[in-house]
Amino acid sequence: MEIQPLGMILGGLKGIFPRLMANRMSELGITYTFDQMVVLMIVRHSKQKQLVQQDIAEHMKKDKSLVLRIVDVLEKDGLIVRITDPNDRRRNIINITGKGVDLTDLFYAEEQLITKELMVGLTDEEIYTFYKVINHVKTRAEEF
Amino acid sequence: MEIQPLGMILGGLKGIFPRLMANRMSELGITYTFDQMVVLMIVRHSKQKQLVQQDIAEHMKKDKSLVLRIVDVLEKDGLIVRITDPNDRRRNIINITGKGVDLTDLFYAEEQLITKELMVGLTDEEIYTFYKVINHVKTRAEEF
DNA sequence: AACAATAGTTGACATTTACAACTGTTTATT
DNA sequence: AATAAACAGTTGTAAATGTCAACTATTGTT
Repeated sequence: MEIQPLGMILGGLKGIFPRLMANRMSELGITYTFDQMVVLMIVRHSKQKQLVQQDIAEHMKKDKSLVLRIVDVLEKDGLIVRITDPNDRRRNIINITGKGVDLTDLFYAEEQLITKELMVGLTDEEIYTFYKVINHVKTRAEEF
Repeated sequence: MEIQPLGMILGGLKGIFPRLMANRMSELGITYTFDQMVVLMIVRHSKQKQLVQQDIAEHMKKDKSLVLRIVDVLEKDGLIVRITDPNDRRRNIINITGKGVDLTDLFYAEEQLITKELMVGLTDEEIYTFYKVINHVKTRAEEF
């Protein structure tokens, strides 16, 4: 069976979710970009005791200068705090604030809602396979 | 079964493919961005007899001013031509050139290669279900 | 003829992409 | 101990993207 190129397929898909989320969030008066929320979610759910900007950049596979700018905005708005690591003053440890927790709770709830609506009509097995393929593709991509 | 929010999942995936393609293309001395190639592919494979910028913007769900800027670059580089519609001078009909065809052939070949490599280890049925879910999600998103 | 709608263009601003070059700090090497 | 290398973060920059408003030229409707 011929495989359709992923680029064109994902290209068609990639803007959909952030746009739906942006529409929903702006209705709630929240204007953070998708990547800003992604950073906040990473900080919120990180299992690392001491998450630093470099970790976030690696996680997102984005340039550290972009992560810095995003972290700057989130800190300015009181969603996270940056603390110099006493054991290594090169590093800034990033923690989420109560305000940040509230925002990520809201974002996550909206995200789940939209996801459920998009998935209506699919079986559990189809959804399971979908996520399996995505994880597989990610893993393969990291081996390149 | 609990559904993971698509945003975080796709957020992790979305940059992967364009980045792999960009790496591959730059090795070949080609520096067009992913979206520029997407526009070229749309022009190439469009079944419409007279494709205009507005059609491309709708297809990509992007602002027409962005499409204009991309079309400007592709035209400047001789990959497409823009012809005023004799029946409606508001419209510019966009056609691909021979040079554009060559580039899209190359892009498509590389895209298929990378897709195949990413899909190694998955069954035909898993891949089929993956595309089915993606098309389903796109269709649902358009109904919002 | 007047008005509404469409296609495209231009401008503006914020964000992202992607890289280089820099500073300060820590670790490794000599 | 002194120096070099590596690391984390910062700053700057140019190009591209995202997004919107306002505009011009043209076509469609009333």
